[in-house]
Order: sequence, then structure tokens, then C-alpha cells
Amino acid sequence: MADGSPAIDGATTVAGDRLRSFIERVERLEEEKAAIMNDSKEVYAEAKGEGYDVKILRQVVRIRKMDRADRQEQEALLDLYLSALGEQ
Amino acid sequence: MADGSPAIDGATTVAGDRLRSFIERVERLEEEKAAIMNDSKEVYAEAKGEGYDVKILRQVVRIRKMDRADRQEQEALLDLYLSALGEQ
Amino acid sequence: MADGSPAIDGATTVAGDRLRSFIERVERLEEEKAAIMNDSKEVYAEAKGEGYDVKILRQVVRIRKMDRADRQEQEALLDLYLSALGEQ
Amino acid sequence: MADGSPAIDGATTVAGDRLRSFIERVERLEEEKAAIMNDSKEVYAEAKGEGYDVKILRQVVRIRKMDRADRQEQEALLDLYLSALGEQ
DNA sequence: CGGCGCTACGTCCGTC
DNA sequence: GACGGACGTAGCGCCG
Repeated sequence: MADGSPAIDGATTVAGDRLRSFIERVERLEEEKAAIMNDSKEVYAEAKGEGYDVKILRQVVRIRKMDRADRQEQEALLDLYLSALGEQ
Repeated sequence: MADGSPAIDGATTVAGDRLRSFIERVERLEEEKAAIMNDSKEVYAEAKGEGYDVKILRQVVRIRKMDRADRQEQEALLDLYLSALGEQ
Repeated sequence: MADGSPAIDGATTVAGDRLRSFIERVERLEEEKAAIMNDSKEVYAEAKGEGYDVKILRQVVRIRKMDRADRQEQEALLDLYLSALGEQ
Repeated sequence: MADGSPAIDGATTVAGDRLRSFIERVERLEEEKAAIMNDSKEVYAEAKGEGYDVKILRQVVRIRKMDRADRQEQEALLDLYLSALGEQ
């Protein structure tokens, strides 16, 4: 089947359109994601232009993220303990 | 120095604020990126709910991206040839 | 070419033997890894047999690992700062 | 309760020690596993250094593993048939 | 069989 | 400019 062309089999076309829709939605999102990642790079580049060490900046961001993740895990663990104690 | 607290050394504070600004801009972008990736996952989930095979869908997206990259390579090469020939 | 069989082309055989050597070394290591993972499972099973909640145990292990990673990152960051300040 | 410190409640301490024992056994195993995975990486790196394509090598290992699994299935099935026939 | 965690892959950055 | 290393993301398998 050639997508986008008129088809004899209506059902197949409909399915094809649906598929195409999903694919294109994902592709659009991936474009947005790429744009955002590009923005990040530009921020780092700007910081670098002002004398900051990009490697350090990245590490700071990473550590802060890990700290947040840690905190969430801790809370999840606490919840687990509590529910385990409540037994049910 | 504790960021966010008043400081005696103005220069250091300014630098700290600037640093903080970069960090937070990046973190904001990372949040947006995470949100977009989440959207993608939801699209795939929706497609899955309609009977599509997510793994295959991902492959399709990947292949189409490679095709696009290939095409851009071709065009870049073409441009190179043309400029080498003195066109434009 | 059938590996392991005598070959007319010596070079090819040598390459085949070398390849085979790499593959088998990796496979040996994977066996060891599988054995170790099996040991882990047994430890968890034993703990479970004594009334411990495996899910919680796993989470504890994970958090402790993250804590360790965090600490190492912190130290790495400190080193970065120090070297950045020392600016050789 | 602070693990490792003397405690008034013997039962709790014993349980804590037991728990600590499980955790540390698992952590030790995870270290060993990490070491082995590192060894694998080194083997692949060595192979790469001799011109082999690591990705392909990994595929070979994976396929051989699947083959072995298949073969075991076959043998298990054969055993089943034989015992069903009253052999052995 | 659905979710979660782990492993493996691709990409990007720094280095030589 | 290429290589190697590190990070983040995607695929896979196990567990529940």
C-alpha cells in the first residue's frame, strides 16, 4: 500500500492513516525534544562564554538530580515500610 | 557561600546568582524534555491500546530518521559538488 | 568456513581462532555473571524465608548504591572545583 | 536504632544484624558482578583493538546463547518423550 | 501480561 | 580529526 494515496480498501487506508498519525505525533515530539536539548547546549555555551566551566556545571546539575532522585527513593522506601508494617 | 543568602561580597553574590540562573535554566529545560518524552510514551501507549506493536513503531521512527539524515547527507554532498563547480 | 575444522587458508583460520577466543572468553565471563546473579537471588530468597520483604531489601540496596554514587560525585565535584581554582 | 551499636533490645539487634548481613552479602555479590562485567568490556575492547566490531561480537554471543537455550529446550523435550515412553 | 529494573546501545564531549 | 570515555535513552527480561 502506498500511504497517502487513495486506496480501494477503505479499512486499510483508515488503519494506515491512524498509523501515520501516531508516527507523526512521535516525530513531532522528537523534534521538540531535539530543540530543547539544543537550548540546553546553548545555555551551557553561554555560561562557558562567561567563564564558567561547563563540565562542572553539568556535574552540579547531575548531582542535584541525583539528590532529588535519592529523596524520592527514600520516601518510596518509607512508604514501603509503613505499608509493610500496616500489613495491607 | 550559601546561595540565596545575603552576602558581603557583592561580586561573589552576582556570580552566584548568575551561576544559579544557568543551573535553573538547564534544569527547567530538562523538565520540559522529560515532559515531552512522557508525551511520546503516552502516544506509544495509545497506539499499543489500538493493537499496534510499539517495538515496531519505534523501529519505523528510527528508520525514517535515518532516511532523513541520509537525505540531508546527500543534499549536503550535492551542495558541496555544486559549490566546487563554482555554482552560486 | 567451518570454525574448528582444518582450513586451507591459514590466515583465515588464525583470525577464526582469535575470534573464537574472544567469544569464548566473554561467554565464560557471562557464565560467571549468571552464577553470581543466581547467588543474589538465593540470598534474597533466604531473607524472604526469614520474613524479610524482598522488595524493600532491593530498594535498600539500590538507595545505598545511589548514596555511594552521590558521595563519589560530590568528591569528584570538589576535586573539580579545587583544580579549577588552582588553575594550574 | 543505630546498627552496629550496642542495643538494649537484643531481638532487634539480632534482626538488624541479620538484615545487615543480607544487605552486605548482596552488595558483595553486586561488586563481583560489576567486576566481571568490567572484564567483559575489556575483552570487547581488546577485540576492538584488533579490528573486530564489538556490536557484531555481542550479537554473536547473544545468538549462541539463544541457540544453547533452544538446544536445551529440545533436550528437555526429548527427555520428556523418553520418560513418557517408559525409558529409564 | 504489565510494570519495573537492568543491560546495552547510540551520542556527545574531552583528549591527544 | 580520530579515539576513547561518559552520559542519557531505549530495549529486554524477570517478577509479581
